[in-house]
Amino acid sequence: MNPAHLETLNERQRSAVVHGIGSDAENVNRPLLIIAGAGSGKTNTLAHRVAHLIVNGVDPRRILLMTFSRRAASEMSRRVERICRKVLGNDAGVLTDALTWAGTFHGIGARILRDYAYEIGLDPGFTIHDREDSADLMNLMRHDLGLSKMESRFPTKGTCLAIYSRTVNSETPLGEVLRQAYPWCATWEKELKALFSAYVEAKQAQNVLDYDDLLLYWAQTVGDPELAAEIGGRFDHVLVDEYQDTNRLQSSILMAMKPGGCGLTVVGDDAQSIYSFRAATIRNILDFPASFDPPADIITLDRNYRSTQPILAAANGVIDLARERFTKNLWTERQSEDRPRLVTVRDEAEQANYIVEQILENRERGLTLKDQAVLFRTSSHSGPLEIELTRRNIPFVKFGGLKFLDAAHVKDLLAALRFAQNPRDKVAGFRLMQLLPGVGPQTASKILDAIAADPHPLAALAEIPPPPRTGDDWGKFVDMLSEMGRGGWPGEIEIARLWYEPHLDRLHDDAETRKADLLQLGQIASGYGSRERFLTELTLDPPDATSDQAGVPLLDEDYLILSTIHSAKGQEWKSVFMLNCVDGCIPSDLSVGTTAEIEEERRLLYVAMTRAKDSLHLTVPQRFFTYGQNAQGDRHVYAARTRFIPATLLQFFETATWPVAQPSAPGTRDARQIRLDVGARMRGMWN
DNA sequence: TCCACCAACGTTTTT
DNA sequence: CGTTGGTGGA
Repeated sequence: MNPAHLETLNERQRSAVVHGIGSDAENVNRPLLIIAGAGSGKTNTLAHRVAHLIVNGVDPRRILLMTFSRRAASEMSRRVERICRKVLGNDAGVLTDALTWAGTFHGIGARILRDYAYEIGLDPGFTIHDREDSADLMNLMRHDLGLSKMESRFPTKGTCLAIYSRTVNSETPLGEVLRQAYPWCATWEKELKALFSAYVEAKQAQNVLDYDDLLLYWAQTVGDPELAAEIGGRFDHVLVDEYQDTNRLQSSILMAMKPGGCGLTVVGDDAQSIYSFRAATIRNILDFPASFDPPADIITLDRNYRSTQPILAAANGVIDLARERFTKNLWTERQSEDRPRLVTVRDEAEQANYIVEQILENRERGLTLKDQAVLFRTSSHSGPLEIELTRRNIPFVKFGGLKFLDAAHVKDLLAALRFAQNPRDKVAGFRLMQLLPGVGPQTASKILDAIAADPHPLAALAEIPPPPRTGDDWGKFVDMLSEMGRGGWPGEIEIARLWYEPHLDRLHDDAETRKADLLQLGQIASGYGSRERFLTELTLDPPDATSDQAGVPLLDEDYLILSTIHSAKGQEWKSVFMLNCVDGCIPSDLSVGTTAEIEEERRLLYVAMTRAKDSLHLTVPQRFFTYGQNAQGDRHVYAARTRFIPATLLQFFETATWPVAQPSAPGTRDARQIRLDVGARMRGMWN
């Protein structure tokens, strides 16, 4: 007999939900691996499992739920609450509100580190660097060590950070990382080691952590058996979603917190592993069962509820060609006559036209824009489409690519907040001070070093004689910082903004649009309880789009989704369009070096295709215009259909060419070509 | 410090 | 190609 709240689940899902809970006494708290294929109801199953724990009396404050993104975490919490309400009535809200340990690995790490800061000798007021801040700091160290002017070129700041990050996240020695992933940098091993050592010292001196530190410090903390027992002991159940996209460091943390796997559940799908560039390894999911004695139980969900059978057949066809497979093919009962379409178009402009027409046609048939999405491998692929959508007044929201926080003016204002929070944060201070006229790298660096040595850096700053040629800007700067301390939250944002605006006017031509962004930032900020929380949350969960791209639609409006495949993970739409299905785009030119890279690109296409419920269109532009020519230029290259859909798979698609060929009279050239350049004739009249 | 100039480089996905 | 970074002069 099944409890009512589990009736909507299939048998496999239900066994995953109840495993080791309540009446399932023989398996109580045994580690569990759920292999959940695309569209198999994974989120729903996990949410039911959490709800089932709560319904069976587990204290929600003692459940740790880790997801891949913040969005996934809040979606999960919502569903848990809905399920609990069904069983417990409206009182359930109190319980599910107590499910406070739901978030990303990094977010949870930040919280635990603040809790245990004193125990591990960390100042709990630490600020968090995002990737660009980290790269900037790396760059400062690079200069300090004189690596920026070697005779042969030293890797750039971004590359250095990537190497550092991979070394840390994969728990692999530097030499090996260099040989495997960065062979062209292998000659610099000694210098890199020195650089990383300086980088780590700088972070500590400045009381900042980068993304990797959130995991690394956490891993180090639970490396101590006593602290591990204490932290692990705070949770009766630990559940991890998207386990195929975790790295070694993350699995170390889990294993240290729950050494016997007691109360540990992980969910994932090796066919959807697409984050190896972040050092994720599918070994984690594959080796999970055998990490325990007796091994963890495995439950596989392979019934797909999302896509129609023809879509699934095509997607299975793609993933069948993978070199290594661990999971079985998905199956469905959703019949349909319509195979996915593989459409050849002339170029990217035609591709945009085709998609816009299809989208509008779909809308005539009753689909909303929100039911549809356009996916692509790389953020820039959607450029021509965005132009066409804007021209035709179709609202859209783009996920992936440039972030709100990357805009210079947003970073400037945040630097002010961060510097006030942590005056030893040199990246923030460096950026901030150079906004003042008359202050460059030299002056800024000297002042920052001087005040960092003082126990009260901000007080020390006020004592420093104003640098020459700063005029009254120096005084205003110092005043702003001390006023911020008194301004309270969120009032101090206003103080920082008023201070910043004159500089904004001086430095940027388009100051007005930028000011609108800053107002918006103020709005966002006022939703957080404190400066520290705001800065932390913003770094760990940056908002997606900037407002200066005309028309971020209001939330109640209907809009189309544009998204990179990576950002589309876990989502689904009735109708999905996949752009640029050609070699060079997917697989990306940059990822054809090793078989492993190519295999990951194949999985990316698989992930994209399995997002579609009812209709799927893959478009293949035949030629791409190359950059570096004027508008009339005709330099282009021809592209081939992606290697992941070889001829043997064409049977799964309805192939088409668009626009449908005109009945061509002999001698007629392509209608779109310019037949007569009138302008040139006019000019010619005067030659 | 700041600006103008030139040269070389790499070019994706994200917490 | 555009960007970044380094250089040299005011």
